[in-house]
Amino acid sequence: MYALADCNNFFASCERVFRPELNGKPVIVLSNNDGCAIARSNEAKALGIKMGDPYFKIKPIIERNNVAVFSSNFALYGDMSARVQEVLRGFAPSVEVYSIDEAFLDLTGMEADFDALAKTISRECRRLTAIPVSVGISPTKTLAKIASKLCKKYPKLQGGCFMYRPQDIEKVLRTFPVEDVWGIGRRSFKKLADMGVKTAWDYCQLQETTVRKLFNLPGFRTWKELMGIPCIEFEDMIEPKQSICISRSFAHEVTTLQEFTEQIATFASRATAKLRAQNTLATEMAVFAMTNRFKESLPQTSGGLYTVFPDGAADYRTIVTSAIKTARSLFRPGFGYKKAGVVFTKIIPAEGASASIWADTDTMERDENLSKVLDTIHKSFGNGALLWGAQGDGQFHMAQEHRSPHYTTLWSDIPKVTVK
DNA sequence: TCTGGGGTCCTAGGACCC
DNA sequence: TCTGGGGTCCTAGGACCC
Repeated sequence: MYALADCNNFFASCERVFRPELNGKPVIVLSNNDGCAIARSNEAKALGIKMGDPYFKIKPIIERNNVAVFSSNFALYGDMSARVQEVLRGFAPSVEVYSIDEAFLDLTGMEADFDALAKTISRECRRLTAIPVSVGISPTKTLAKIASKLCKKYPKLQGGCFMYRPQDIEKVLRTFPVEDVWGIGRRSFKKLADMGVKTAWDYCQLQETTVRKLFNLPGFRTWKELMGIPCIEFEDMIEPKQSICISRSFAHEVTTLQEFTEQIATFASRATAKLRAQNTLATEMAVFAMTNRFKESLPQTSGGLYTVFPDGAADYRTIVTSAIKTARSLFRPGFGYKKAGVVFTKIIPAEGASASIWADTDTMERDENLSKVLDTIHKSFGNGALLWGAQGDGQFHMAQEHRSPHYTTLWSDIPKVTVK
């Protein structure tokens, strides 16, 4: 038996925790650079604001309905997420954090009134973090996801739904839209629509050979999971990332080599911090950039260049220097770059890695020591405390006009309470 | 004016091996 | 004229997730 705990409208809910006067009112959170709507309160959804709608297109709706608008504040969301996870860990020995706002709980072997348990987990998350959470419990992860979605649809479930008996599951699947099933994306939905498959139940009625042929292994797993046969593994071990990417859209188009390399150096430095945090080395790095594809009248370019570190690298000096060098080769004058990034694609464990006989071990040791010092300073004083000169101001040049304070992670932003 | 960011897994096909 | 059989590894691209 698995539980899925899913935070409702998570980013919008985080903002409301510290702005309770916004409860019951429409709230949206924008993507980085204030580009699109990426979270919406129920009231905002009811106004017809869709996931991914460009901000400038929905501005009339926002102004007419007095929608509260926030730039994304990931320091806040990450911290609130950790609080919810802590509450969840109190209910199950093993928890798989699936995303910033969702976690699976392994309830295998547990004997409990699962319907009551689901409601209790939801209530405790709300009580201890002020975040509304929908908890679905069922024999497979895919069904647990569906159960949690039912909570959002039916308030009378009080945030918890246990779905177990075959006749109950069938009843739900018969009306559950197939495109809302976990693992069925836009492409598959199109194919299914052409075949007349509308509900999750219709999907279950397809022949095994048809499913395997048209939707391959992932679609086949979903098919079995819907029928109550678990085949998506529970993964509570945190594995090191196989790729690490830092990329951003810019507030304005970047046209100078100076600003371009400064931004790339900043991406590279942040990516290196992530690489080091999981104790891994990068053997390949890509630097990529593109112009604004929506401005068709302007000259367009898009592409990237690779750098190889044969022995693997994880020190700031090597990586930032290489990134800048690569950025200089990539940059073409006359173009306005709108987005760029740095990606490590081939990551290996630092443990047991050995340098080639040609390596300059003295320099490597010095670079590694310097990197350790940087890590320590960043940990105590924040990411921007000490920068490479090549990073310029060390900031991402994004638009963030509506960002809320870092209520829970910065001393100066902690809410003050005045008692009269 | 203004359109996000960061991941994983699977598959087919090419390159290569003996 | 006729040109094997069996395997692995790697990569790009597709599809999906939040």
